[in-house]
Amino acid sequence: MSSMPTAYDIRRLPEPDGLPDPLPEPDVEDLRLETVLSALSGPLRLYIVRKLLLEREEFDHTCGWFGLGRPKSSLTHHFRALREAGVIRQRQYGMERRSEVRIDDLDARFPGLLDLVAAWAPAPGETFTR
Amino acid sequence: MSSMPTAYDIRRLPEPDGLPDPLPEPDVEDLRLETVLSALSGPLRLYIVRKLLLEREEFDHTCGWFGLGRPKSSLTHHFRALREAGVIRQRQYGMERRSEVRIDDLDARFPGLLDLVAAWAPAPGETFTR
DNA sequence: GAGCCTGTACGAATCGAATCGAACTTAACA
DNA sequence: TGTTAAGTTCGATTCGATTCGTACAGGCTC
Repeated sequence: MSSMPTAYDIRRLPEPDGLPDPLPEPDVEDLRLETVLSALSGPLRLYIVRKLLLEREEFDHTCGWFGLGRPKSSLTHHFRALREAGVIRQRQYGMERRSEVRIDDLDARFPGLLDLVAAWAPAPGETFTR
Repeated sequence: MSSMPTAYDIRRLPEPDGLPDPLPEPDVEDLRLETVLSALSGPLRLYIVRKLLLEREEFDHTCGWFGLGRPKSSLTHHFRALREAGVIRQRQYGMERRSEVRIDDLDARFPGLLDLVAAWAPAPGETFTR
């Protein structure tokens, strides 16, 4: 593989030990471009994935961390869609559910895609943290 | 700009002279990632764009060339969606309407995206030329 | 002209996605 | 125990995309 640096490489962190198992997700080899593009084709989803990508921290983030100001049931819907498409991985920490982008898997299957997400910017006047 | 070769570069052709004007389309600077991803997020659309990308010829192709076996009104719908998203350019040649991928514009705004489309393959068992 | 071939326009049916409220679960904590 | 907090599940609504039939328009050729 090439070692071209990407915009989000500086945020690639070592996996901490003793993580809870991920929630059910598709295997790398089962990822489909049409499914991933569909999951990403919306400003809110792009916002979520881009923020996850660029503001990574150890143990990742809960839904609430995004401050999206939407009902919890809506967030469940979007995060599940992203997980089932293979874009993010979710783990259960007690009552919290934390998410991370599946960087390695997406880079392997769709090289360059995450760079597009990282470079994305909302349309002028569009807000998400209402 | 870098001069990294892409899978479809060999198909990049000089523009013939005296082309009809393109049908209305968004300017390069108005292309939105979410709109483009949405337009591409379906097997049929990916099939169309990939075929257009890899089997380019001078003066490009009509809808019928794809042999998609769908009603004409459906094809009009999909090609218009791709054009309005900025993925393809369409020109009117007499009664025919020919399409080409906006390679330069898409490469400029979303570098790497067309490589993903070019590398795409339909899911096993999926057919389009029914 | 009659047929045929491009393709559009319009409208209808249908399907799925997005959105959200309400009720529930599980855990932490005072 | 009672409260708060994170998140799920269910069901309803709404909205848009897809799909397609039908009718129509312009140009070709016999």
